[in-house]
Amino acid sequence: MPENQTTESENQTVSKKLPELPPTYNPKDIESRWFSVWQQQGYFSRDAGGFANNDKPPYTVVIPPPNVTGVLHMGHALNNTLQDILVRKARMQGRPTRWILGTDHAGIATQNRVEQKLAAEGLSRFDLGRDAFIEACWQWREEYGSTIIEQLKAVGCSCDYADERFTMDTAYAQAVRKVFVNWYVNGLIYRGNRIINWCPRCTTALADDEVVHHEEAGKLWHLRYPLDKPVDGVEYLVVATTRPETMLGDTAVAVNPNDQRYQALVATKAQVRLPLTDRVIPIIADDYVDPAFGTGALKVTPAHDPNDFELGKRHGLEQINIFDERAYVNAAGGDFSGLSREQAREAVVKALEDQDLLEQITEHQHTVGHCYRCDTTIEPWLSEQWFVAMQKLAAPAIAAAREGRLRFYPQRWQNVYLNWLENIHDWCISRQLWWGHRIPVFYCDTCGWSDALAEDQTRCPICGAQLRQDDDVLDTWFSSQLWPFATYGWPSQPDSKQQLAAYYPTQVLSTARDIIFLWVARMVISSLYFMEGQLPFGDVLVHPTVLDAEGNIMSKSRGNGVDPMELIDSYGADGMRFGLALQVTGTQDLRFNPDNLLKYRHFANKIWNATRYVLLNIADLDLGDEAVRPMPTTDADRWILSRLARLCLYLDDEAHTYDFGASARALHEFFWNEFCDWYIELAKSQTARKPLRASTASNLVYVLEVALRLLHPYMPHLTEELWQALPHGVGVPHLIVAPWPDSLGLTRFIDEAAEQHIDRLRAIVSAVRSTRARYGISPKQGLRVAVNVAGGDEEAKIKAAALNQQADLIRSLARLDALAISSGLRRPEQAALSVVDDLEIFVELVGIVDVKAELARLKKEQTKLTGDLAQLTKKLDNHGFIAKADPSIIEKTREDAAGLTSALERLHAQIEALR
RNA sequence: GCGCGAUUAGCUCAGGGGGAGAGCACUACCUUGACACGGUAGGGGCCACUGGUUCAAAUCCAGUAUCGCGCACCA
Repeated sequence: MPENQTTESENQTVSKKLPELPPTYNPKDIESRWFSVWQQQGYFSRDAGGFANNDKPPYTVVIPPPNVTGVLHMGHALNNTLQDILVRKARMQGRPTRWILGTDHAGIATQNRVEQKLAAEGLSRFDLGRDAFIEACWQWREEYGSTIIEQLKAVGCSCDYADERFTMDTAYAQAVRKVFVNWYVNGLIYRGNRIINWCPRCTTALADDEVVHHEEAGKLWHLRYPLDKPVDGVEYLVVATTRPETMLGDTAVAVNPNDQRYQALVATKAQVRLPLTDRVIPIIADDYVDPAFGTGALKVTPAHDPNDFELGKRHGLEQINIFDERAYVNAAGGDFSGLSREQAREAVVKALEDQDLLEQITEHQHTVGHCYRCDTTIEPWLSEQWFVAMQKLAAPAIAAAREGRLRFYPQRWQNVYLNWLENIHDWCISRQLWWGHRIPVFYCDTCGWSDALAEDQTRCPICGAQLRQDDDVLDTWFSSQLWPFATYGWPSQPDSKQQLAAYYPTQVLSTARDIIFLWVARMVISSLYFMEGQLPFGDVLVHPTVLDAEGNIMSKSRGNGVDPMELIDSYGADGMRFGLALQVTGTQDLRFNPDNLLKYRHFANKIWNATRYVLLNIADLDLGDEAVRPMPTTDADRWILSRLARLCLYLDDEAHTYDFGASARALHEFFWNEFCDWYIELAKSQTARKPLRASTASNLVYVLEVALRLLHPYMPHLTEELWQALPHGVGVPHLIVAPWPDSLGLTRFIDEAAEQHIDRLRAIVSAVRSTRARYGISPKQGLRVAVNVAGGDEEAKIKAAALNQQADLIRSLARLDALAISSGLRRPEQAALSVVDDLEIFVELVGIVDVKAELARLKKEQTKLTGDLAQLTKKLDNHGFIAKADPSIIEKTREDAAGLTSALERLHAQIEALR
């Protein structure tokens, strides 16, 4: 019989009320079911199905819009888990919550995908033409664009699915256009002929931060450039280059003006006959050249290197572009035209070698730029592009962080943000793609008029001729930067003003660190500009990077990625969520081993079974919702309520808002090690006694119910399922909108005395169990135990009395036939001994006590405690310590020393008695 | 080159000026009426190294080493 099937008879023996709770938790049975219910009930929308309290401040988060081409990876899984934890907690706190969902049109990525699809049919985008190609992109989005949205649902993310946005929506496009025109009119957007990063595979320009640099083992070719006329008998000079093929576009050789080796050449205005061409080029002097590098002579290619470009401008050099848009040599390359970059390199080197112009080749380690979308080597390329002048725009974004209005968690990322903004370059925003927001600049080829237009126009306002729109589209990030306000329909939608008034700014932005520049900084910049100086969010949460088990970045090329959907399949979304959140700390990246998630599935199972136990326990009690309340009757009750109160206070401490790991650990610790390991076990003993039956059951349900609420943001499905089965007096139909526990109200349960009493109880029980293990005594065999509270004075009597209150519990947990607790008790004949502070715990073991072994153990214990005490005594004898240490520390040290002294006295006496 | 992290038990990692912690793994015992996806009891660490500050340093500071990550690049 499959193990997940439960027979009728088993059901009846478990509980009539709860036939649906099998002994083992199976996430698949519940996760999709609860997600559908929440969605149908409208809890994900901003008014949470009417459960939100509109007097409370709204809690809004915008999702970093995943690419429409995207599939969920571990970074998404982590980031969206964290956002969901924040959003769910806010929703339970009664705040109107809204987690704005949407996808990014992802210019290059989508265009690549559609082109691949066309290629499979033997077509290129040029076969279709621009309009048909864009139509194909929209179709592609229809067909595949919701994959990642469906995956977010599987994670349990409580986004507003009914109100999804897309960065190419009509309304969104109007925002993009307004921003472009505004910045254009104000001189912040301009056109220029510059060296930009060109991807010859995507055939488009890229921004500086869309280029990824890899370290590569390259070569340095030393080339001989013959002088036009020998100078002082010197016939050539040697330049060193990593890119010999670009020599076809050289227009000068540069040396440092102070370089003794070349002063004669500079002074005589010597010239170089550029090999493989018929050109004669000058030798120029410029401070930029580092005499120590290579030969100290630099070949200058203004059209193919940004530094050479600047150099060329300073010296009025010609710019010769030798590559076409696919980085094949063009007509300017003479005999080499038609070759690819790689072929050209080989051919040029060969040709130079044939002419004995190749002096040597050396190994050279250097970094090479690659396209962040397709990893093709970037070609620095001279072309006409659009730019945003960033410096002025960046100033307010810098100030916002400096003045503490924009805060980063962990804080050190602020430096990364500021560093970028303070060294900002102008932003190349034009892309030679078809899929995207087309640049709204129109040209009249007849009279030369041009302008950026808010509305399309077909006729020139000056001469009436046909207008032509710019062919380029905007960088995807140009539209994504508007996400925090364009998602509200700004500026064109009728209700956008009210929407912004109600929900802007958002509360927190959670993101990966690799888009702090690409996205976060630009959102801050554009929002400050267009939202009247109001930041888009005050908190930026930068989550750790998910690495593989060996500590490598997960990537397609490495093939070491882990699919979150498979994790959900194996461990449940809740297990994955809890495991990811628990590993989030401020400093470390997250070295992720999927196997480690098993323990969180086990934790979910523990929660499941604790609930089963509680339900079993109350099955015959007919406990109504109103009866579920805290009833601090015994020390055990007071203890667990006190611990619960402390947990709530910890979780609500604003200083820990983004400490997901610490909060998850606190929840885990409380639930497993305090509630399950001790309170449930104590409760088993209490419920055996009639007078405590009802109050204990009520406490069990109460504590469990509050714990489920606290756990809900982390493990939403499981907790909802279990909460439904529990009685509760909350007055809402679903846990997702149940009120967040009132930590301040719970502080009245904090009870130091009860915590001390139960700590002593635990110490005694553990000591007896330890003795059992030592002597190999079966847990079933009852034992006789005597506990002596040392001292014999009034204080000892009071302590003994308090402990006697726990006698039943101790008997039950330690499986004792007899227990005596008193001050002034003597060691019974033939008893094993444990000493805990001022307690002597005697376990009677008639006939089996191994006196030698006991003596040895006690002596070992004595040695350890003596060492510990010596440390404390040394401290207390130190005048500096007494004079300067915090009084509470001194007090504690004295108490500890007294405890150790007392324990040592006990040990000493017992050792003497055993001899 | 500049910057930022990390270095704690076999592994993965918390913690953080005042007697070294968790989970996993390991050892022994236990199928006890919630759970073997469990329980109980154990073993296991000069908290990378060297200095400094301090009454007190695994914790703060400086330096060193190793690993990782950014940014900027010299062709």
